[in-house]
Amino acid sequence: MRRTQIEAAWLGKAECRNCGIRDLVLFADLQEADFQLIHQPVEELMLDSGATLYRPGDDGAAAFTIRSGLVKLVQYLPDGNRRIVRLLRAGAVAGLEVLAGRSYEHAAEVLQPALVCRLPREVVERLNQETPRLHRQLMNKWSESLRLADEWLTELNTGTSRQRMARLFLHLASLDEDGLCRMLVREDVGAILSLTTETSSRTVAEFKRLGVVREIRPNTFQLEAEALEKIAVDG
Amino acid sequence: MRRTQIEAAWLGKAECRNCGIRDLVLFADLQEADFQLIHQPVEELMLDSGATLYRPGDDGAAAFTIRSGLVKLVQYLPDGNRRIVRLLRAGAVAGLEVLAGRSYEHAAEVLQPALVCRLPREVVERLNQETPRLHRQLMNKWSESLRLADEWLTELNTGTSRQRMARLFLHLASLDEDGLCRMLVREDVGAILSLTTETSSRTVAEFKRLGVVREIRPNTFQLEAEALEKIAVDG
DNA sequence: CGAGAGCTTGACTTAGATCAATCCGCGTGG
DNA sequence: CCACGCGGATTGATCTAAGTCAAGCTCTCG
Repeated sequence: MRRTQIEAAWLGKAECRNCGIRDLVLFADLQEADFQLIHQPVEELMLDSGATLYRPGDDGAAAFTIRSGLVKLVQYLPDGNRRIVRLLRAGAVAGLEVLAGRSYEHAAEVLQPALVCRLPREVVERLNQETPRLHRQLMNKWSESLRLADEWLTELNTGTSRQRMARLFLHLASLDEDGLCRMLVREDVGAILSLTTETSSRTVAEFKRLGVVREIRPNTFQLEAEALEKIAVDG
Repeated sequence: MRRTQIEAAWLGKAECRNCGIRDLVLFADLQEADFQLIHQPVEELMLDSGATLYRPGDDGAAAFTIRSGLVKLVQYLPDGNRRIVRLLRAGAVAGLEVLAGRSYEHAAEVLQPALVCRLPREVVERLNQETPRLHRQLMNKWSESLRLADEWLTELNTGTSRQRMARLFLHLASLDEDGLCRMLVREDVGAILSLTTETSSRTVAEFKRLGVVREIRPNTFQLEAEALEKIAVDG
Protein backbone atom coordinates (compact mmCIF):
# COMPACT_ATOMS: atom_id res chain seq x y z
CA MET A 1 0.00 0.00 0.00
CA ARG A 2 1.30 3.39 -0.94
CA ARG A 3 1.95 5.62 2.04
CA THR A 4 0.23 8.88 1.31
CA GLN A 5 1.55 12.02 2.80
CA ILE A 6 -0.72 13.23 5.53
CA GLU A 7 -2.48 16.08 3.85
CA ALA A 8 -3.08 18.58 6.60
CA ALA A 9 -3.16 22.30 6.13
CA TRP A 10 -2.60 24.23 9.32
CA LEU A 11 -5.07 27.05 9.31
CA GLY A 12 -3.94 28.79 12.45
CA LYS A 13 -4.82 29.14 16.08
CA ALA A 14 -8.54 28.76 16.55
CA GLU A 15 -10.58 31.53 18.11
CA CYS A 16 -12.93 29.35 20.13
CA ARG A 17 -14.72 32.40 21.51
CA ASN A 18 -16.02 33.25 18.08
CA CYS A 19 -16.47 29.74 16.78
CA GLY A 20 -19.31 29.57 14.30
CA ILE A 21 -20.51 26.17 15.41
CA ARG A 22 -19.74 26.51 19.09
CA ASP A 23 -23.24 25.46 20.05
CA LEU A 24 -22.55 22.10 18.42
CA VAL A 25 -19.27 21.39 20.05
CA LEU A 26 -17.59 20.80 23.33
CA PHE A 27 -17.20 24.43 24.36
CA ALA A 28 -20.85 25.31 23.89
CA ASP A 29 -21.48 26.52 27.44
CA LEU A 30 -18.16 28.13 28.23
CA GLN A 31 -18.14 31.70 29.46
CA GLU A 32 -15.62 34.47 28.96
CA ALA A 33 -13.72 33.65 32.13
CA ASP A 34 -13.36 30.02 31.14
CA PHE A 35 -11.46 30.90 27.99
CA GLN A 36 -8.76 32.44 30.16
CA LEU A 37 -7.98 28.91 31.25
CA ILE A 38 -6.87 27.86 27.79
CA HIS A 39 -3.11 28.08 27.89
CA GLN A 40 -2.23 25.87 24.97
CA PRO A 41 -3.18 26.64 21.42
CA VAL A 42 -6.24 25.03 19.93
CA GLU A 43 -5.33 24.54 16.29
CA GLU A 44 -7.59 24.45 13.31
CA LEU A 45 -6.70 21.95 10.60
CA MET A 46 -8.03 21.24 7.14
CA LEU A 47 -7.60 17.60 6.18
CA ASP A 48 -8.01 15.97 2.80
CA SER A 49 -9.67 12.64 2.16
CA GLY A 50 -7.33 9.85 3.13
CA ALA A 51 -5.55 11.82 5.84
CA THR A 52 -5.10 10.19 9.24
CA LEU A 53 -5.84 12.01 12.49
CA TYR A 54 -4.27 9.32 14.62
CA ARG A 55 -3.52 5.61 14.73
CA PRO A 56 -4.33 3.07 17.42
CA GLY A 57 -1.74 3.05 20.16
CA ASP A 58 -0.44 6.54 19.42
CA ASP A 59 -0.21 8.14 22.81
CA GLY A 60 -3.00 10.61 22.85
CA ALA A 61 -1.96 14.20 23.25
CA ALA A 62 -5.20 15.59 21.89
CA ALA A 63 -8.84 15.05 21.06
CA PHE A 64 -10.33 16.47 17.87
CA THR A 65 -13.57 18.28 17.26
CA ILE A 66 -14.99 17.66 13.79
CA ARG A 67 -16.28 20.94 12.36
CA SER A 68 -17.17 19.63 8.91
CA GLY A 69 -16.51 16.65 6.68
CA LEU A 70 -16.61 12.98 7.56
CA VAL A 71 -14.19 10.85 9.56
CA LYS A 72 -14.18 7.09 10.08
CA LEU A 73 -12.98 5.25 13.19
CA VAL A 74 -11.36 1.95 12.22
CA GLN A 75 -10.56 -0.89 14.57
CA TYR A 76 -8.19 -3.69 13.61
CA LEU A 77 -8.32 -7.33 14.67
CA PRO A 78 -5.28 -9.47 15.46
CA ASP A 79 -5.89 -11.41 12.23
CA GLY A 80 -5.59 -8.29 10.12
CA ASN A 81 -9.30 -7.91 9.60
CA ARG A 82 -10.70 -4.45 10.16
CA ARG A 83 -14.06 -2.96 11.08
CA ILE A 84 -15.32 0.59 10.87
CA VAL A 85 -16.93 1.17 14.25
CA ARG A 86 -18.21 4.71 13.85
CA LEU A 87 -18.56 7.63 11.46
CA LEU A 88 -18.03 11.12 12.83
CA ARG A 89 -19.53 14.24 11.37
CA ALA A 90 -19.81 17.90 12.41
CA GLY A 91 -20.11 18.26 16.17
CA ALA A 92 -18.63 14.89 17.07
CA VAL A 93 -15.37 14.44 18.93
CA ALA A 94 -12.69 11.98 17.89
CA GLY A 95 -10.33 10.52 20.45
CA LEU A 96 -12.43 11.12 23.56
CA GLU A 97 -10.65 8.16 25.13
CA VAL A 98 -7.49 10.18 25.69
CA LEU A 99 -9.42 12.26 28.22
CA ALA A 100 -9.79 9.08 30.26
CA GLY A 101 -6.04 8.54 30.12
CA ARG A 102 -6.06 5.88 27.40
CA SER A 103 -4.12 5.90 24.18
CA TYR A 104 -6.16 5.94 21.00
CA GLU A 105 -8.27 2.86 20.41
CA HIS A 106 -8.83 3.33 16.69
CA ALA A 107 -7.39 4.78 13.55
CA ALA A 108 -9.21 7.98 12.58
CA GLU A 109 -9.20 8.56 8.82
CA VAL A 110 -10.79 11.32 6.80
CA LEU A 111 -13.44 10.24 4.27
CA GLN A 112 -14.65 13.64 3.14
CA PRO A 113 -12.42 16.71 3.45
CA ALA A 114 -12.67 17.78 7.06
CA LEU A 115 -12.12 20.85 9.11
CA VAL A 116 -11.11 19.85 12.63
CA CYS A 117 -9.95 21.54 15.81
CA ARG A 118 -7.13 19.94 17.73
CA LEU A 119 -7.80 20.13 21.47
CA PRO A 120 -4.70 19.37 23.54
CA ARG A 121 -5.54 16.99 26.35
CA GLU A 122 -4.33 19.44 28.98
CA VAL A 123 -6.73 22.10 27.79
CA VAL A 124 -9.77 19.90 28.09
CA GLU A 125 -8.62 18.42 31.38
CA ARG A 126 -7.93 21.84 32.84
CA LEU A 127 -11.29 23.18 31.79
CA ASN A 128 -12.98 20.04 33.02
CA GLN A 129 -11.45 20.50 36.44
CA GLU A 130 -12.02 24.21 36.75
CA THR A 131 -15.45 24.72 35.32
CA PRO A 132 -18.54 22.59 35.63
CA ARG A 133 -19.82 24.03 32.38
CA LEU A 134 -17.80 21.59 30.33
CA HIS A 135 -19.07 18.53 32.19
CA ARG A 136 -22.48 18.46 30.63
CA GLN A 137 -21.13 18.81 27.12
CA LEU A 138 -18.50 16.18 27.70
CA MET A 139 -21.07 13.82 29.10
CA ASN A 140 -23.28 14.45 26.07
CA LYS A 141 -20.43 13.51 23.75
CA TRP A 142 -19.74 10.32 25.65
CA SER A 143 -23.35 9.32 25.77
CA GLU A 144 -23.90 10.14 22.12
CA SER A 145 -20.87 8.06 21.12
CA LEU A 146 -22.12 5.13 23.12
CA ARG A 147 -25.60 5.41 21.70
CA LEU A 148 -24.17 5.42 18.19
CA ALA A 149 -21.99 2.43 18.95
CA ASP A 150 -24.96 0.40 20.18
CA GLU A 151 -27.14 1.50 17.29
CA TRP A 152 -24.35 0.59 14.88
CA LEU A 153 -24.26 -2.91 16.28
CA THR A 154 -27.98 -3.56 16.24
CA GLU A 155 -28.87 -1.78 13.02
CA LEU A 156 -25.90 -2.34 10.77
CA ASN A 157 -24.86 -5.80 11.93
CA THR A 158 -28.18 -7.59 12.21
CA GLY A 159 -30.31 -9.09 9.46
CA THR A 160 -29.66 -9.83 5.80
CA SER A 161 -27.24 -7.89 3.62
CA ARG A 162 -30.19 -6.09 2.01
CA GLN A 163 -31.57 -4.97 5.35
CA ARG A 164 -28.22 -3.77 6.57
CA MET A 165 -27.49 -1.94 3.33
CA ALA A 166 -30.88 -0.23 3.42
CA ARG A 167 -30.21 0.90 6.98
CA LEU A 168 -26.77 2.18 5.99
CA PHE A 169 -28.26 4.29 3.20
CA LEU A 170 -30.79 5.76 5.60
CA HIS A 171 -28.14 6.30 8.24
CA LEU A 172 -25.83 8.14 5.83
CA ALA A 173 -28.67 10.25 4.52
CA SER A 174 -29.51 11.34 8.06
CA LEU A 175 -25.96 12.68 8.35
CA ASP A 176 -26.10 14.90 5.30
CA GLU A 177 -28.82 17.47 5.54
CA ASP A 178 -29.34 17.81 1.80
CA GLY A 179 -31.31 14.59 1.54
CA LEU A 180 -28.69 13.08 -0.72
CA CYS A 181 -26.48 10.22 0.30
CA ARG A 182 -22.82 10.09 -0.54
CA MET A 183 -22.00 6.42 -0.41
CA LEU A 184 -18.60 5.18 0.70
CA VAL A 185 -16.24 3.07 -1.37
CA ARG A 186 -17.42 -0.53 -1.42
CA GLU A 187 -14.57 -1.78 0.70
CA ASP A 188 -15.56 0.58 3.50
CA VAL A 189 -19.18 -0.43 3.13
CA GLY A 190 -18.02 -3.97 3.66
CA ALA A 191 -16.04 -3.00 6.76
CA ILE A 192 -19.16 -1.38 8.20
CA LEU A 193 -21.74 -4.03 7.36
CA SER A 194 -19.52 -7.05 7.77
CA LEU A 195 -19.77 -7.98 4.09
CA THR A 196 -17.29 -8.56 1.29
CA THR A 197 -16.77 -5.77 -1.23
CA GLU A 198 -18.39 -7.97 -3.87
CA THR A 199 -21.58 -8.40 -1.89
CA SER A 200 -21.61 -4.68 -1.10
CA SER A 201 -21.33 -3.92 -4.80
CA ARG A 202 -24.03 -6.41 -5.77
CA THR A 203 -26.44 -5.09 -3.17
CA VAL A 204 -25.98 -1.47 -4.21
CA ALA A 205 -26.44 -2.53 -7.84
CA GLU A 206 -29.63 -4.35 -6.91
CA PHE A 207 -30.98 -1.27 -5.14
CA LYS A 208 -30.29 0.77 -8.26
CA ARG A 209 -32.12 -1.79 -10.39
CA LEU A 210 -35.05 -1.77 -8.00
CA GLY A 211 -35.13 2.00 -8.13
CA VAL A 212 -35.00 2.46 -4.35
CA VAL A 213 -31.88 4.58 -4.86
CA ARG A 214 -30.97 6.72 -7.87
CA GLU A 215 -27.37 7.59 -8.66
CA ILE A 216 -27.34 11.36 -9.20
CA ARG A 217 -23.59 11.70 -9.40
CA PRO A 218 -20.98 8.97 -9.20
CA ASN A 219 -21.56 7.29 -5.84
CA THR A 220 -24.05 9.94 -4.72
CA PHE A 221 -27.63 8.80 -4.37
CA GLN A 222 -31.14 10.12 -4.15
CA LEU A 223 -33.05 7.84 -1.77
CA GLU A 224 -36.55 6.42 -1.86
CA ALA A 225 -36.83 6.55 1.91
CA GLU A 226 -40.11 4.67 2.38
CA ALA A 227 -39.03 1.84 0.11
CA LEU A 228 -35.71 1.57 1.93
CA GLU A 229 -37.41 1.51 5.30
CA LYS A 230 -39.59 -1.30 4.07
CA ILE A 231 -36.51 -3.26 3.04
CA ALA A 232 -34.87 -2.45 6.37
CA VAL A 233 -37.60 -4.24 8.29
CA ASP A 234 -39.06 -6.82 5.88
CA GLY A 235 -35.82 -7.80 4.20
CA MET B 1 -43.87 -15.75 27.23
CA ARG B 2 -44.67 -16.08 30.87
CA ARG B 3 -44.27 -12.84 32.76
CA THR B 4 -42.10 -13.60 35.69
CA GLN B 5 -42.45 -11.63 38.84
CA ILE B 6 -39.52 -9.29 39.25
CA GLU B 7 -37.53 -11.01 41.92
CA ALA B 8 -35.93 -8.22 43.87
CA ALA B 9 -35.14 -8.37 47.52
CA TRP B 10 -34.67 -4.98 49.08
CA LEU B 11 -31.71 -5.26 51.35
CA GLY B 12 -31.83 -1.80 52.82
CA LYS B 13 -30.24 1.57 52.54
CA ALA B 14 -26.66 1.21 51.40
CA GLU B 15 -23.80 2.54 53.49
CA CYS B 16 -21.64 3.82 50.65
CA ARG B 17 -19.00 5.06 53.09
CA ASN B 18 -18.23 1.53 54.11
CA CYS B 19 -18.80 -0.15 50.78
CA GLY B 20 -16.58 -3.19 50.39
CA ILE B 21 -15.96 -2.67 46.71
CA ARG B 22 -15.91 1.10 46.72
CA ASP B 23 -12.63 1.22 44.88
CA LEU B 24 -14.29 -0.51 41.96
CA VAL B 25 -17.28 1.71 41.68
CA LEU B 26 -18.41 5.22 41.00
CA PHE B 27 -17.80 6.61 44.48
CA ALA B 28 -14.20 5.46 44.69
CA ASP B 29 -12.68 8.89 45.26
CA LEU B 30 -15.34 10.51 47.40
CA GLN B 31 -14.37 12.00 50.70
CA GLU B 32 -16.27 12.29 53.93
CA ALA B 33 -17.69 15.72 53.09
CA ASP B 34 -19.01 14.50 49.76
CA PHE B 35 -21.21 11.92 51.40
CA GLN B 36 -23.07 14.73 53.14
CA LEU B 37 -24.38 15.65 49.71
CA ILE B 38 -26.33 12.43 49.37
CA HIS B 39 -29.88 13.33 50.28
CA GLN B 40 -31.74 10.48 48.69
CA PRO B 41 -31.33 6.89 49.73
CA VAL B 42 -29.01 4.66 47.77
CA GLU B 43 -30.69 1.26 47.95
CA GLU B 44 -29.09 -2.12 47.81
CA LEU B 45 -30.99 -4.80 45.90
CA MET B 46 -30.52 -8.51 45.40
CA LEU B 47 -31.90 -9.67 42.06
CA ASP B 48 -32.51 -13.20 40.84
CA SER B 49 -31.76 -14.46 37.37
CA GLY B 50 -34.42 -13.27 34.99
CA ALA B 51 -35.19 -10.07 36.88
CA THR B 52 -35.33 -6.82 34.94
CA LEU B 53 -33.62 -3.66 36.14
CA TYR B 54 -35.30 -1.48 33.54
CA ARG B 55 -36.78 -1.55 30.06
CA PRO B 56 -36.05 0.66 27.07
CA GLY B 57 -38.00 3.89 27.20
CA ASP B 58 -38.64 3.76 30.94
CA ASP B 59 -37.88 7.24 32.11
CA GLY B 60 -34.67 6.93 33.94
CA ALA B 61 -34.81 7.81 37.59
CA ALA B 62 -31.67 5.93 38.50
CA ALA B 63 -28.46 4.31 37.39
CA PHE B 64 -27.33 1.00 38.91
CA THR B 65 -23.95 -0.11 40.13
CA ILE B 66 -23.38 -3.82 39.70
CA ARG B 67 -21.71 -5.21 42.82
CA SER B 68 -21.80 -8.87 41.83
CA GLY B 69 -23.48 -11.15 39.35
CA LEU B 70 -24.02 -10.66 35.65
CA VAL B 71 -26.41 -8.38 33.79
CA LYS B 72 -27.14 -8.20 30.06
CA LEU B 73 -28.10 -5.10 28.10
CA VAL B 74 -30.54 -5.98 25.33
CA GLN B 75 -31.46 -3.77 22.41
CA TYR B 76 -34.52 -4.44 20.28
CA LEU B 77 -34.98 -3.76 16.58
CA PRO B 78 -38.20 -2.53 14.97
CA ASP B 79 -38.64 -5.97 13.38
CA GLY B 80 -38.67 -7.70 16.76
CA ASN B 81 -35.13 -8.96 16.49
CA ARG B 82 -32.94 -8.41 19.50
CA ARG B 83 -29.22 -8.09 20.18
CA ILE B 84 -27.30 -8.26 23.42
CA VAL B 85 -24.98 -5.26 23.22
CA ARG B 86 -23.07 -5.61 26.47
CA LEU B 87 -22.55 -7.74 29.56
CA LEU B 88 -22.05 -6.00 32.88
CA ARG B 89 -20.22 -7.45 35.82
CA ALA B 90 -18.98 -6.18 39.19
CA GLY B 91 -17.90 -2.57 38.99
CA ALA B 92 -19.86 -1.66 35.88
CA VAL B 93 -22.73 0.80 35.84
CA ALA B 94 -26.04 0.14 34.09
CA GLY B 95 -28.13 3.01 32.78
CA LEU B 96 -25.40 5.63 32.54
CA GLU B 97 -27.43 7.28 29.80
CA VAL B 98 -29.93 8.69 32.31
CA LEU B 99 -27.14 10.92 33.62
CA ALA B 100 -27.08 12.54 30.20
CA GLY B 101 -30.81 13.13 30.40
CA ARG B 102 -31.88 10.26 28.17
CA SER B 103 -34.35 7.54 28.97
CA TYR B 104 -32.99 4.00 29.05
CA GLU B 105 -31.75 2.71 25.71
CA HIS B 106 -31.81 -0.97 26.57
CA ALA B 107 -33.47 -3.59 28.67
CA ALA B 108 -31.23 -4.64 31.56
CA GLU B 109 -31.83 -8.24 32.62
CA VAL B 110 -30.10 -10.30 35.26
CA LEU B 111 -28.28 -13.42 34.03
CA GLN B 112 -26.59 -14.47 37.25
CA PRO B 113 -27.99 -13.44 40.64
CA ALA B 114 -26.85 -9.88 41.15
CA LEU B 115 -26.31 -7.49 43.98
CA VAL B 116 -26.84 -3.95 42.74
CA CYS B 117 -26.98 -0.46 44.19
CA ARG B 118 -29.66 1.87 42.91
CA LEU B 119 -28.29 5.38 42.48
CA PRO B 120 -31.03 7.98 42.07
CA ARG B 121 -30.20 10.31 39.22
CA GLU B 122 -30.35 13.36 41.49
CA VAL B 123 -27.72 11.94 43.80
CA VAL B 124 -25.22 11.39 41.02
CA GLU B 125 -26.00 14.70 39.37
CA ARG B 126 -25.67 16.57 42.64
CA LEU B 127 -22.35 14.95 43.43
CA ASN B 128 -21.17 15.52 39.89
CA GLN B 129 -21.88 19.22 40.19
CA GLU B 130 -20.50 19.72 43.64
CA THR B 131 -17.39 17.63 43.67
CA PRO B 132 -14.83 17.09 40.96
CA ARG B 133 -13.91 13.79 42.54
CA LEU B 134 -16.74 12.02 40.82
CA HIS B 135 -15.82 13.29 37.35
CA ARG B 136 -12.87 11.03 36.84
CA GLN B 137 -14.75 7.94 37.90
CA LEU B 138 -17.72 8.81 35.76
CA MET B 139 -15.49 9.41 32.79
CA ASN B 140 -13.81 6.07 33.40
CA LYS B 141 -17.17 4.34 33.33
CA TRP B 142 -18.17 6.03 30.10
CA SER B 143 -14.90 5.30 28.44
CA GLU B 144 -14.89 1.70 29.60
CA SER B 145 -18.42 1.18 28.28
CA LEU B 146 -17.47 2.60 24.93
CA ARG B 147 -14.34 0.50 24.73
CA LEU B 148 -16.38 -2.61 25.46
CA ALA B 149 -18.96 -1.67 22.86
CA ASP B 150 -16.32 -1.29 20.16
CA GLU B 151 -14.55 -4.46 21.20
CA TRP B 152 -17.88 -6.29 21.16
CA LEU B 153 -18.46 -5.23 17.61
CA THR B 154 -15.05 -6.11 16.26
CA GLU B 155 -14.41 -9.29 18.24
CA LEU B 156 -17.82 -10.88 18.56
CA ASN B 157 -19.34 -9.84 15.24
CA THR B 158 -16.49 -10.45 12.83
CA GLY B 159 -15.32 -13.72 11.30
CA THR B 160 -16.80 -17.20 11.21
CA SER B 161 -19.12 -18.64 13.84
CA ARG B 162 -16.22 -20.67 15.23
CA GLN B 163 -14.01 -17.62 15.60
CA ARG B 164 -16.73 -15.60 17.25
CA MET B 165 -17.64 -18.43 19.60
CA ALA B 166 -14.01 -18.92 20.60
CA ARG B 167 -13.72 -15.22 21.36
CA LEU B 168 -16.92 -15.33 23.40
CA PHE B 169 -15.58 -18.18 25.52
CA LEU B 170 -12.38 -16.25 26.15
CA HIS B 171 -14.29 -13.08 26.85
CA LEU B 172 -16.56 -14.75 29.38
CA ALA B 173 -13.63 -16.46 31.06
CA SER B 174 -11.93 -13.10 31.50
CA LEU B 175 -14.97 -11.92 33.45
CA ASP B 176 -14.93 -14.73 35.97
CA GLU B 177 -11.71 -14.85 37.92
CA ASP B 178 -11.87 -18.58 38.63
CA GLY B 179 -10.73 -19.52 35.15
CA LEU B 180 -13.99 -21.31 34.49
CA CYS B 181 -16.54 -20.10 32.02
CA ARG B 182 -20.23 -20.13 32.71
CA MET B 183 -21.78 -20.16 29.27
CA LEU B 184 -25.09 -18.45 28.60
CA VAL B 185 -28.20 -20.12 27.27
CA ARG B 186 -27.88 -20.77 23.55
CA GLU B 187 -30.45 -18.20 22.60
CA ASP B 188 -28.47 -15.48 24.34
CA VAL B 189 -25.29 -16.70 22.72
CA GLY B 190 -27.09 -16.25 19.42
CA ALA B 191 -28.16 -12.73 20.34
CA ILE B 192 -24.56 -11.87 21.13
CA LEU B 193 -22.82 -13.47 18.16
CA SER B 194 -25.51 -12.87 15.60
CA LEU B 195 -26.18 -16.58 15.14
CA THR B 196 -29.22 -18.83 15.42
CA THR B 197 -29.62 -20.93 18.57
CA GLU B 198 -29.02 -24.02 16.45
CA THR B 199 -25.69 -22.81 15.16
CA SER B 200 -24.71 -21.74 18.66
CA SER B 201 -25.52 -25.20 19.93
CA ARG B 202 -23.67 -26.94 17.13
CA THR B 203 -20.58 -24.80 17.59
CA VAL B 204 -20.44 -25.40 21.34
CA ALA B 205 -20.92 -29.12 20.68
CA GLU B 206 -18.08 -29.06 18.17
CA PHE B 207 -15.78 -27.35 20.68
CA LYS B 208 -16.59 -30.06 23.19
CA ARG B 209 -15.82 -32.75 20.62
CA LEU B 210 -12.54 -31.06 19.75
CA GLY B 211 -11.67 -30.88 23.42
CA VAL B 212 -10.96 -27.14 23.41
CA VAL B 213 -13.58 -26.78 26.15
CA ARG B 214 -14.54 -29.30 28.81
CA GLU B 215 -17.95 -29.22 30.46
CA ILE B 216 -17.27 -29.43 34.20
CA ARG B 217 -20.83 -28.78 35.29
CA PRO B 218 -23.87 -28.27 33.10
CA ASN B 219 -23.05 -25.27 30.91
CA THR B 220 -19.88 -24.48 32.86
CA PHE B 221 -16.64 -25.01 31.01
CA GLN B 222 -12.94 -25.43 31.59
CA LEU B 223 -11.18 -23.73 28.69
CA GLU B 224 -8.16 -24.70 26.65
CA ALA B 225 -7.13 -21.09 26.22
CA GLU B 226 -4.31 -21.52 23.71
CA ALA B 227 -6.40 -23.73 21.46
CA LEU B 228 -9.28 -21.26 21.60
CA GLU B 229 -7.02 -18.36 20.77
CA LYS B 230 -5.78 -20.29 17.78
CA ILE B 231 -9.34 -20.79 16.60
CA ALA B 232 -10.11 -17.13 17.28
CA VAL B 233 -7.51 -15.99 14.76
CA ASP B 234 -7.15 -18.88 12.28
CA GLY B 235 -10.79 -19.90 12.17
C1' DC C 1 -45.53 -38.68 36.36
C1' DG C 2 -46.13 -35.09 32.99
C1' DA C 3 -45.18 -30.60 31.01
C1' DG C 4 -42.37 -27.27 29.52
C1' DA C 5 -37.98 -25.07 28.59
C1' DG C 6 -33.88 -25.51 26.73
C1' DC C 7 -30.53 -28.43 24.10
C1' DT C 8 -29.09 -31.41 20.36
C1' DT C 9 -29.02 -33.47 15.89
C1' DG C 10 -30.31 -34.37 11.13
C1' DA C 11 -31.65 -33.19 6.29
C1' DC C 12 -32.10 -29.70 3.26
C1' DT C 13 -31.84 -24.82 1.41
C1' DT C 14 -29.77 -20.57 0.65
C1' DA C 15 -27.41 -16.18 1.37
C1' DG C 16 -23.23 -14.68 1.04
C1' DA C 17 -18.20 -15.82 0.31
C1' DT C 18 -14.78 -16.96 -2.93
C1' DC C 19 -12.32 -16.93 -7.18
C1' DA C 20 -11.75 -14.92 -11.47
C1' DA C 21 -12.51 -11.94 -15.34
C1' DT C 22 -13.75 -7.54 -17.13
C1' DC C 23 -14.93 -2.88 -17.12
C1' DC C 24 -14.64 1.94 -16.23
C1' DG C 25 -12.71 6.54 -15.16
C1' DC C 26 -8.80 9.11 -14.57
C1' DG C 27 -4.22 10.77 -14.19
C1' DT C 28 0.44 10.28 -16.12
C1' DG C 29 3.93 10.32 -19.18
C1' DG C 30 5.63 9.58 -23.86
C1' DC D 1 -3.16 13.63 -28.12
C1' DC D 2 -3.27 8.97 -26.97
C1' DA D 3 -1.76 4.63 -24.80
C1' DC D 4 -1.07 2.83 -20.53
C1' DG D 5 -1.74 1.53 -15.85
C1' DC D 6 -4.04 1.49 -11.69
C1' DG D 7 -7.70 1.54 -8.25
C1' DG D 8 -12.13 0.70 -7.71
C1' DA D 9 -16.69 -1.32 -9.41
C1' DT D 10 -19.12 -4.85 -11.51
C1' DT D 11 -20.55 -9.33 -12.90
C1' DG D 12 -20.48 -14.30 -13.40
C1' DA D 13 -19.82 -19.19 -11.81
C1' DT D 14 -19.20 -21.96 -8.09
C1' DC D 15 -18.76 -23.33 -3.20
C1' DT D 16 -19.83 -23.44 1.60
C1' DA D 17 -21.08 -21.75 6.10
C1' DA D 18 -24.90 -20.87 8.34
C1' DG D 19 -30.00 -20.64 8.31
C1' DT D 20 -34.34 -23.24 8.29
C1' DC D 21 -37.47 -26.74 9.44
C1' DA D 22 -38.42 -30.62 12.03
C1' DA D 23 -37.86 -34.22 15.36
C1' DG D 24 -36.24 -36.07 19.54
C1' DC D 25 -33.69 -35.61 23.86
C1' DT D 26 -32.81 -34.18 28.81
C1' DC D 27 -33.44 -31.80 32.58
C1' DT D 28 -36.11 -29.68 36.27
C1' DC D 29 -39.95 -28.69 38.81
C1' DG D 30 -44.63 -28.84 40.14
